[in-house]
Amino acid sequence: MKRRPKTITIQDVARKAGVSVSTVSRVLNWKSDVSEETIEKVRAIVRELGYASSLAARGMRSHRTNVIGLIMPDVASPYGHEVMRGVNRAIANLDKDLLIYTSGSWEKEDIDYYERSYVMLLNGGITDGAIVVTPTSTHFRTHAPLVIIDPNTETPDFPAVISTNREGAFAAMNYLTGLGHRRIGFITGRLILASANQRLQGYKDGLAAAGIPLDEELIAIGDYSTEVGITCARRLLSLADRPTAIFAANDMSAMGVYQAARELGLHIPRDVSVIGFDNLREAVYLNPPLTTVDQFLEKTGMVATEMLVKLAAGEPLSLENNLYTIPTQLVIRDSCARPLPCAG
Amino acid sequence: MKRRPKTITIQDVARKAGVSVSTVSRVLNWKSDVSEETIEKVRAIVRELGYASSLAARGMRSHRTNVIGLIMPDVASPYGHEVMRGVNRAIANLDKDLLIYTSGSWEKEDIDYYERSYVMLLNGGITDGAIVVTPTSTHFRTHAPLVIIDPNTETPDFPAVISTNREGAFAAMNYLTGLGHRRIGFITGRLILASANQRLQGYKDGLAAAGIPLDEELIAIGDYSTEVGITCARRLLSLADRPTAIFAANDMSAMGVYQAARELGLHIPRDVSVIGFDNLREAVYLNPPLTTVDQFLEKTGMVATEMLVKLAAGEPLSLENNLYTIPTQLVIRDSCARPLPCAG
DNA sequence: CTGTTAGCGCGTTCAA
DNA sequence: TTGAACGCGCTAACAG
Repeated sequence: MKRRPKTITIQDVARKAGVSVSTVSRVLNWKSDVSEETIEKVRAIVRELGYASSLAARGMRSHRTNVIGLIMPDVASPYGHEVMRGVNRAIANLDKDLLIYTSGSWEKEDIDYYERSYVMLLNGGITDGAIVVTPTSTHFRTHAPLVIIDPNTETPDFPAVISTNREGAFAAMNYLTGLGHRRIGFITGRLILASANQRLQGYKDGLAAAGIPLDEELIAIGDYSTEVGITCARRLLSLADRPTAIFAANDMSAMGVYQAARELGLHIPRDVSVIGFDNLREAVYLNPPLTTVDQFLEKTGMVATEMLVKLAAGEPLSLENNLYTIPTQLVIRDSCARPLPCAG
Repeated sequence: MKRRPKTITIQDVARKAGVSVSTVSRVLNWKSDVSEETIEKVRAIVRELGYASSLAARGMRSHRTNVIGLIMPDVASPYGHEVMRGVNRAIANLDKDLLIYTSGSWEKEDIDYYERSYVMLLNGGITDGAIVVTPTSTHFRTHAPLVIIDPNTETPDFPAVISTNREGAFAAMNYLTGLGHRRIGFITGRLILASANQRLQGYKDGLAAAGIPLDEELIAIGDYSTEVGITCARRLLSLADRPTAIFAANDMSAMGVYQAARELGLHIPRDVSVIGFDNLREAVYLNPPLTTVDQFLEKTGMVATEMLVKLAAGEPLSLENNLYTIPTQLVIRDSCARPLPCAG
């Protein structure tokens, strides 16, 4: 069973080169006080053996690995992908690598999933710091640099990047009411998350600003997924007094609305207007192209990375309240129209 | 500067619980020979302190972490995302976590980028094994389980998952020639990769099967990116004797053809037929929806994960030639038509 | 049942 | 310029 080539350690290199381990270590770390001759010899052996120092052992000692950590609930969602794109892009220009940690599903997280994962990565210093995406808790305990994307509190313990969720939702509502809509359905996000609540607040504020009374029946509890979005939309669109527009808390849910509308033979935007939130890559391809609130996720990832790199380099950030805010922006496409005069 | 709460180690827990480190370790690893009372006490402290064992140290000792490694050239490409989706999905059902390692760009890879990265992860056992995506080299030296996706050789040293690249390209060509096309342009992939060469071969074989002589002018050297795809398509579509169809080695390049065609005022599929390879999520959204060869990337990721998990559990795989083949399949949508009678 | 001891593979002193 | 000794946080073997 153990017949395969055994893991190669720095010792193997040292032995084969006829020097001590510390000499090899110095060669690898570009220390200056080694003879040319030895350097050559060692490098040759290193190449020959295909040796590379273990991240684990190296990080544990030197407390510096040039690796950035990214901790995500899952790595399959379009949301996550956008953030990853940004981080990836930032990292690509740097002399650093990226390590993404995930359990593959936010359903698997118990309360302190994040606590555990970030600690596992950072303790012993596998990474020089980490970006944590949409943590439910914010009570991290570490000395290593940490940047949070979309934290669940307005006063996070660590530097964080946030979007203007409430304002973005408010802008979407203004657009809808400006178009003449008065019965507007809302599909919420995962209400454990602050972002979901802020968007809900934006919805309510938008209603209030237009003098429209809140009708609880028009609020459907979603979870940011397309599947539940479909269910929510079905209910909303089957109401006796059907809404003339639906505001989905994210684009994935909005795609659910598209699906439900198709099932019910409803045309978008003629029979029902739809507006989303996120501006995923897919939004522009939908039929009709989706009007939505852009929250610049890719930029969010880039900014978070830059912040983390600064932090890891020991530079200060000087942010107010630890918060870097990325303003949202309404992107108008073809999924909204004035309500039919006969309706309502 | 060092005022933040210091990293919490198993020692802190032991001290506060009034027991030894090894006792804590046993509690954490569910060893049976600990008294109920001690277990309670230790667990309480662990929660209170928010302690989690460091992946680095743990892996180094126990050589088992329940973490799967995934090594990718970059994490931003749709190709990579599809694979990740598959791996993520497989992992979500398992009691394992996922660690993705990337340098953010395949341009940054020197020859042995992969050698280094896999060793760094595996040595010292941060992960229990790894999936390596499109490595240019296949000479890995490790005792840990490894599964390769799209290896660069037909006889890899490790279990690998591959697609029928040549056959898929051949099918695409048959479709095109069956439609009556005789001048068919081809945009290659990154020719360092085996997949790119196999698809090129499929193109040539398809030409031969239809009795069409090969015209080197109709082959443009791409690199799987949209940007270069645009450049290639511009040249192809500006030819005096313009091709009536273009076969792009992947969907990203095909999107470049869409762009170039638009620039030149050419209509797809009336003026030029386009066919891709991959069947990315985006393909169906394009206008017109892209006819392409599906290579089931998500499934590829899932299969690779399942193979790796088996390997890590010590079970044999019994694959012929170490190869698991996923057959490609032509997906016909609306981007191809018969060539205009006047053309050619 | 629990504590003590010995490393895992590496980087970092400090003498030589 | 080099090498031996030590420590990182943790687990496994062996005592008690």
